[in-house]
Amino acid sequence: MPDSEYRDIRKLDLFAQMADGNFTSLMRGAYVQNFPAQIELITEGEPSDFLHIVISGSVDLFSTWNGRETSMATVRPISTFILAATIKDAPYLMSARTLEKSRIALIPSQDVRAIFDADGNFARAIVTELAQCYRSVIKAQKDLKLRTSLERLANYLLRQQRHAGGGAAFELDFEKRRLASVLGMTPENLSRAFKGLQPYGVTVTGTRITIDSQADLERFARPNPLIDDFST
Amino acid sequence: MPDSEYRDIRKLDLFAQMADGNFTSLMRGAYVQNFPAQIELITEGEPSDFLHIVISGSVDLFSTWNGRETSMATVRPISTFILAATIKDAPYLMSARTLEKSRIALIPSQDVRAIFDADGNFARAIVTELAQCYRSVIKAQKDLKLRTSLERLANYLLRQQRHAGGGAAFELDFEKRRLASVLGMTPENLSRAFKGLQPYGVTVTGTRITIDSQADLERFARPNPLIDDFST
DNA sequence: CAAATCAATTGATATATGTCAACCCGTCGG
DNA sequence: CCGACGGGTTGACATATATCAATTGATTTG
Repeated sequence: MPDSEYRDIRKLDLFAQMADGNFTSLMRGAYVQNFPAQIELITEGEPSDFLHIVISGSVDLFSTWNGRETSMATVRPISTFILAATIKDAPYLMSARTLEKSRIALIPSQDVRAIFDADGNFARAIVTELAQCYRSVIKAQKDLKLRTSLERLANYLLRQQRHAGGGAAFELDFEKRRLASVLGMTPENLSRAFKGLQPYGVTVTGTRITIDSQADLERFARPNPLIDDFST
Repeated sequence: MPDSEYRDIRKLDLFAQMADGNFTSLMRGAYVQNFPAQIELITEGEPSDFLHIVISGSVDLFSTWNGRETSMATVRPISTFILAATIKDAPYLMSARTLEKSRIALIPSQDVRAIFDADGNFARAIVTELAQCYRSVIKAQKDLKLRTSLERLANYLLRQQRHAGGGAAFELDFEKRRLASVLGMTPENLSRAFKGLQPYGVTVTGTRITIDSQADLERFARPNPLIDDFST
């Protein structure tokens, strides 16, 4: 692993405070690999042998049941995924596939659990990380249960806008079919939902979104920090 | 606090492994209180001043947005709730109200965070608890996004049946209007959903459910451990 | 360049779910 | 005992969402 990557991983909240020796020994057992796009990295139900870290590219977490499939989240650099399964030594609840060419670090789960038992700072960092993940999923669930698909899209656009810097125009960061799945609707419906937001000043050209009337859209979307703020 | 309650709390996974002194000092700052039914214990958005433990009774965790309300989970003795908010020192994402007369222990959040910093065993127990909570919510989200309301009800009944001991007949453990909210539908729709399960051998008399044909219902519901097993 | 894909869109239609109003039927308190 | 109340149910209807089929438009591939 190149030194720059090693340092980037070390800087993650999850690893920043742990003892040097422990971090080194975690990394000794790790290996890093490049994957092409659309590769299934893990499959739900399998034992969680590795903690994964996305170094570059992006990864889709999704689930299937009875022939249906839904996208649960997208992981972007630099962050880890399936930490909970690793810690509990339980099967993955979600599958993961690369969305594009991606570089992934794999740390054997048993090493993570061993160091977790030995390093209090690491254990505390894991707590913070898991609490964050938990709260994110709760927010997603509130979004799903309390809002219609049109409201979910409107709020998604506002979040994405803020994430992109706050300007009136910005780019969607993934293809619409997957956005539809993340928002819990069909691609056809997403298409109609975009039209449904035109009266609130939203225009779409390909992947480019323009919010002509911020106030109108917000009045309709009613964003709420207890659902839409990622930071808290 | 009576000795028996003290010992029951000590036996919780969360507290079982921590040092005696730390547990004692946690409990010293705690207080226990009896609440009548339908009391709002906490309100979403407020700072998380206390970690709550349900000693007896039951508590509904719910959320609201834009005049709508949805039930997120039910907490039954003996377990804690809003651990994540306590740890992160962040606002509650959900409100809580007693469903019946309940006895609740309250531990100041700052005490929890202090002991969490000092006691490695406690920190590790919190990790396990949070990982469990996280996985539960992921399962709930898969349930919501991958299944229709009829399928959710069918699988809920199978889970409840197993929880009640596996017999063909069992009781719903809360009122239907709240079950509807938990399952993400209206009470009217739940009523129709019960009728929709009649062809699969489900009969309902008040709160009593009878599954006449286990095989038929399971063939329809297609329960899946990665969604319906609470243990993993 | 032409053919083949594939994501995105659109229209027509079906299904699922929510809403509203009415009603039923227990429980509870006067 | 009566009447009010509240949860549950039912029917009629409206709305939301999914499905299916067809088309467009951009991109890839031989």
